Amino acid sequence: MSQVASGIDLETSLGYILKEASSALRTSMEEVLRPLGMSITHYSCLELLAQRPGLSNSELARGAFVTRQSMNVLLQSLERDGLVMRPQQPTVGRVLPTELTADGRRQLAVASAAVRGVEDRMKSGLSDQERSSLGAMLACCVSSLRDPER
Amino acid sequence: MSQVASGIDLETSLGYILKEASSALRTSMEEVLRPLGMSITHYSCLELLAQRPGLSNSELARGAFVTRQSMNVLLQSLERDGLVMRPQQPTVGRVLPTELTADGRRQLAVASAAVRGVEDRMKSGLSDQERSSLGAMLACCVSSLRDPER
DNA sequence: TATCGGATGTCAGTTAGCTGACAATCAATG
DNA sequence: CATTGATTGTCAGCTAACTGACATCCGATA
Repeated sequence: MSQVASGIDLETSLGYILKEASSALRTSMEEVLRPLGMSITHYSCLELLAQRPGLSNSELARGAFVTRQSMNVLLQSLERDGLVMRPQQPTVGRVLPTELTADGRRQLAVASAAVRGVEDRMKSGLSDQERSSLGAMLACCVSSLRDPER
Repeated sequence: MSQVASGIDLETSLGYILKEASSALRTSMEEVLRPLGMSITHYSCLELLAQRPGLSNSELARGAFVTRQSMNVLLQSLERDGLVMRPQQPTVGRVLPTELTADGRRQLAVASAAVRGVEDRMKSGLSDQERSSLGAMLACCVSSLRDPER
């Protein structure tokens, strides 16, 4: 219970609680996506493409928080399964803009509803005001971590 | 920019922002731990042992959000490197209570300071009140996700 | 025009973490 | 006492994601 000098009290540490929350969310999402035969990255990729059609492999990777190598492997399987489409040849540079197929949109619709249920459950104990302030504070943490500012 | 019907708006989604924050924190922690030759799980294990000496392999796994199989592999390497100690034989049941060695405590002291710096940077844009309410709201999300309650 | 920095797609190899499985042990229950 | 269920440590195999590397291509700059 007592805190070690200069150590980090896990119960109080924002970093630890953040990881705890992220882990709980990941577990819950995996639980609802597994029956659909989808992984979180798989779902994230489709969701990104629905909202921003034509995203490149590298852009999808950044949006899903994985490396472009990992995303590339995923995209190949999604393409093989007919969920997404990429042009054979790049029109400009090396970029291959990716689009959802009808099958991809169908699969996404089911998954999106399931994920929305998880997210709703996660927010169920918070008021509307708390939800927005939670989002704002998390965004603040992100920019503080990324910017090399002091 | 426009939201797809029944889809999840990534800019607004608490789940997405949570993953974004968690990813940024993970990246920042890896940056400061890499020069020390430590991974996040490696550090987490030592930190857990400092605060709760005698934790078992399974308890450490739960605390670090990995499987006990993964933690077991890590513990073996930590033991080989002389950072932790485990009794040869269990005194009760199959549980092997783990303890930090002096070397482990030394390595943890350096890592803990580095991680504290990251966490302080993450919180730098928040007031004291915001920090505590952020922690409370995240804890609320965790319990909502875990409990099968409605 | 020529060059250089940065970004992209992709190949290859490595690794950390996962799932599945098993025996051993404790606690509780009949 | 016997049994059942839950937990623990550990073995084995697998998979997803990582790092490293390379050629290609754009854009800016001299």
